[in-house]
Amino acid sequence: MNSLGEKIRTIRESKSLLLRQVAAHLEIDTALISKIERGERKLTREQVIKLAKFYNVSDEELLTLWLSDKLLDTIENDPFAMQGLNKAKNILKTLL
Amino acid sequence: MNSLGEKIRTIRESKSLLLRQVAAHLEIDTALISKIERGERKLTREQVIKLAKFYNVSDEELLTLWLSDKLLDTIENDPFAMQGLNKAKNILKTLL
DNA sequence: TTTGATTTGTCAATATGTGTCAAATGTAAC
DNA sequence: GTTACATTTGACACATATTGACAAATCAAA
Repeated sequence: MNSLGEKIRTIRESKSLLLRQVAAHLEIDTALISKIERGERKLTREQVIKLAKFYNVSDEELLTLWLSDKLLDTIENDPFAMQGLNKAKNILKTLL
Repeated sequence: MNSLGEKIRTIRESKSLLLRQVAAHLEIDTALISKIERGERKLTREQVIKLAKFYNVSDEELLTLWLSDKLLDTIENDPFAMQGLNKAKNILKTLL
């Protein structure tokens, strides 16, 4: 349940960047980006966008994972998770 | 985007109960349940269950609305809302 | 207008989120 | 095994959000 963290770690490693370098770019402490990649902390929406630019991947890809993580976090282990997701989807559909 | 509030107001009115009475049953201030019905505040999960019993409706019905509201709240107006919901759904599916 | 229901605004207490820092641990080269 | 650097961990500080109580304002019916 930490799709984004895994994703951005994979990307960072594929580019041989250090946590220190990414942290500097996001203007946060190295410890924080370490925690984020391991799912212990979350990025803000703005940080996701900054990272997408830095890593040269689409906003949409990372933001979708980021949102999905947030949603799964909201759900926790609710037994009605799937019903809730479906209801939310239906309501959202009517709004678009 | 306040499905649960509307729902529990409708149920309460259909039973001609006063906010005061519902508040007493939930052991919270009347002002609070007023705000909850109008979507200004949220119920806790435990309060939803208590209400379902009190109103004699299924937990599932109210908890699904409750979760859906929480999810839509998490989403806010994210342009990738639908993508995020779908991704979350897919991940959840693989976990069940 | 009085009574009771509901709503609104403000405050306190608590919980959660975001970040720093120092110390601990991991890892590779020497 | 010691050094150098990367990463992780834990404790803390600060800001923001959440939850509830309370008092005052508004609404509605009699």
